[in-house]
Formats: sequence, C-alpha cells, structure tokens
Amino acid sequence: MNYSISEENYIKSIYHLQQQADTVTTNSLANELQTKPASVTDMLKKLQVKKLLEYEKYRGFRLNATGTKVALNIVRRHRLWEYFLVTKLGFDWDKVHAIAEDLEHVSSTELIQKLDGYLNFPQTDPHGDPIPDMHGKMPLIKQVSIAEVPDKKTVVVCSVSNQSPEMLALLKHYNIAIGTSLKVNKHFGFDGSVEIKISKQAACVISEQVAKNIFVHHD
Amino acid sequence: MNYSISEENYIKSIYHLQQQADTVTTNSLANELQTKPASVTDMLKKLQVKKLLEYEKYRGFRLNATGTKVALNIVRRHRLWEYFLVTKLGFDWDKVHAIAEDLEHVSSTELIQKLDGYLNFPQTDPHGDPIPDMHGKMPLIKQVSIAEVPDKKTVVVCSVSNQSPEMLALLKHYNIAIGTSLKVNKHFGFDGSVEIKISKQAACVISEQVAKNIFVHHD
DNA sequence: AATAATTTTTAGGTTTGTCTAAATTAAATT
DNA sequence: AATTTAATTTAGACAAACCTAAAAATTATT
Repeated sequence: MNYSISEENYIKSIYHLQQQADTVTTNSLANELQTKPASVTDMLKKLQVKKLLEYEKYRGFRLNATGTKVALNIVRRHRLWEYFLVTKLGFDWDKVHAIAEDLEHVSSTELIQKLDGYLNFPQTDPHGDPIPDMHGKMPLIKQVSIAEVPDKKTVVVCSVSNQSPEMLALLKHYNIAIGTSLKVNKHFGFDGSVEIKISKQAACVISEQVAKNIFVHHD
Repeated sequence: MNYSISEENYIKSIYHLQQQADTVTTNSLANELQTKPASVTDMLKKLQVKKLLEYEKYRGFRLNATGTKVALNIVRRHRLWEYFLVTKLGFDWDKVHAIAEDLEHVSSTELIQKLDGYLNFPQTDPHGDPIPDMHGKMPLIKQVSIAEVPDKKTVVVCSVSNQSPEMLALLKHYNIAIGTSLKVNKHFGFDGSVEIKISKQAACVISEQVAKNIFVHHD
C-alpha cells in the first residue's frame, strides 16, 4: 500500500498523540497538524475506509495494528534521515526536523534499507529517540531520568523530553548533548537538584526540573 | 519562490525537451510526462502566469531566464542525489533515477549545499551528466565520443548517450563504467570499429556504433 | 486553394485535501 | 435534570491537478 503525503502526516501525528493519551481527539489532531477540525474528520473517514484506524463518531480514534505499522515505518524513515543529516551532513540536531519531515515521504524501501546500512544501523536518532526496525520493532533502551539515577553512577545521555529553545539553550550552557557521558555525584533532597560531572569539566548542579527532563541509560 | 511537485516536474521536462528542439510542443511534453495534452495546456497557463515561460497559443513554448534557473536548480538536486545514491549507498547507476526523482523535490537550499560539500562538489552525476552549481552554471566538460579520439590516447569515460538496457548490458560486458580509464589503440577505417584497452584487461574491439555513444574526456 | 488530418485549446467534470458556517452530539454547569 | 458550553460532524464551496469530449487552429495533402 502507498499513502499520500497528507495521509502519512495524519498517520504520523495520530501515532505521536497516542503515545501520550491512548485515544486521540479531533481537536488535538487538528491542532497538531495546524489544520481545522472539519478537515480532520474528513481524513479520518478516509483512513477508516482504508482500515488503518478504529473510529467511532464523536468518540475519538486510534490506529489499529495496520495503521501502527504504517506509522512506525514513517517514524523509521524520519529518524534515519535525521541521523543522516546530523552525522553525515553536519547539521545541528535541533535543525533537522523540518528537512526530515520532507525526506520521510520518499518511500522507497530499498533506499531506506541501504541508508540504514550506510549509517550502520543506528538505534536512536540524534534526539535519542529509538529508530524502529524494518518490521516496526522498536529497540528497547531502558532510559531513566537523571533524577532517578543512584548517586555515583556514570551514565550516557540518550534523550531529552523537553525540546523547547529554553531547554536547548540550557543544555548548550551545561555542555550536554545526546551521547554525553556524565557522572551523577549527589542528589540534594531539599530541592531535588543534582550535582553532575561531565568528563574533564568542573562539576555543576542542575535543578530537579532539568534532571527530570534529561534521560540517560547505563553505560 | 516555491513550486509544487507537479510544477517542478513540468519545468524539468520542458528543460530537457528544450535541449533537443529549441521550442517544445504540447504533445511532446504530454508524452514525456505521461499525461494528456489538455493537462499540459492547463499547467502552461499557470507557469505563464508565474512568468517562467514564453508561451503563445498553438505556437509552442520555452522557458525564459527565470524558468531556466528554476529548472537548473531541480536538475542540480536530482544529479546530486543520484551521485549520493551511487557513491554512498551503493546503488547501481542505472537504478537511481526513480528515487532521485522523488528526492529532487525536497527543496531546502541548506540541505543541498551541505550534501554538495559532503559529496566533495562532484562535477558530474553517475551517468556523466554535469551538475549545475548553486547559480545554475554548468561545469564545462569537453567531451568527445571514442570515435573522435586520436589513436594511442588515454581517456576517461564520462558519459554514455544511449542508456537503453541493451547498451548497459554491453557496457557491463566490456567492463566499462563512468570513470573508467581506457586507451584508444587504433581505429579501423573499414567499419569504424575501435580497439581499446582497459587497464589490466586484454585489448578489445568495439563497433563504431558503440564508440559513438561512449563519451570521454582527456585525462 | 480547398479539404483532410493533426495538434492544441476550451468546456465541463472528477478527486484530493482543504475551508467556513451551520447542525449535531457530548460534556460541564447550574 | 435542564441548560449552557464545548467538541465534533455535516453540508456545501474552493483550489490544484488531472481527465474526456468537443471545438478551434494549424499543418499536410490532394
């Protein structure tokens, strides 16, 4: 099956919204896609006819197994291209999203297979988000926020849940990026702040709010 | 200015047809694009309004300066992607066209700039066709068919004008590809056939017809 | 030069994806 | 429980890009 760019964008957005709430509403999807609720309803009918989702009028909707597989394929393409743009073309990781948004719709399976191999089968994209395999299987990467890491443990940053410009500025200031290895020295019970140490830099303290948004995995 | 995928396909096809005849007809364009003449007329009106071509009813049409620039940009993107697909992803050069056809419509200038740099500013695509630069300037590569090369000269294959499956099979048989270096030993006046020698392989004779279709430049 | 054949354009219709405005259903409030 | 508010859907239009069939213009043939 082949889907239009528009259909793919809807499928992908539904998939993303489902990660948070398990059933998606017309308004939230319209908002996500910067379109009008009436347009969403129109497209839902189409996707339902194509048997990609469960949909009951006025009741919300969610992707079924087929729809999820399609979504994961789009996510796979998106994240592989992001990885390519950062590691090969030298883009900053916070600037690749829009371009990957276009590239993800080029749907040659052979292209994606070869790209995957060329990139050496990366497990996560530059933001630390896992890249589904050909069959839609996500690599399991146990990730924990810094707030939950025991003292004295060394970990590797693998994703950042809040990607606002403010957060990115902060990360740049602390010199933290995906792949950065750091040691969690001590948690301060009073305000939940955490002292961390990055390789040869001086130790520094991050607030609980920041600690909760930086995810890491054991080394 | 930004153009739709459809508009870009029309512009590119007009450009290609202009290379041969200098004014393009509705039917030939319809044929090139696998569409109907009526659809072509519709699009021509649009492109005329956007001031990309000279068009007189019933009289044929051609891209103006602006249109040509747009076309060259699309050609540039197409050829850079083809080069990428072959040299980085390991595709066969005769299989990349369709995929590049999709990739060429991703129109981020920054993407193409970085891709160009990553590929080391190639002058020609895998078929030996020149890649226009950012401003639409084509690199001048003096190319001559093997039939015209003087005896005893060593040259590098840079393009093949006939790209039929039969021709490609022949090239594969002789072990000739873009970039292959070969020595032109001797022209046989009787039938125009030519003896060539490729690096460590035994010398072989190609027919005049083949010699006329393989273009080379001096080393 | 008149007619036949071909090419191109116009007229009007279809599909996809969007929209606004109105109607309907569900949820929240009193 | 009745009513107000909010969310969703329907109805009807619109633009882009395509189509078929008919009309108009050009080119070729006799």
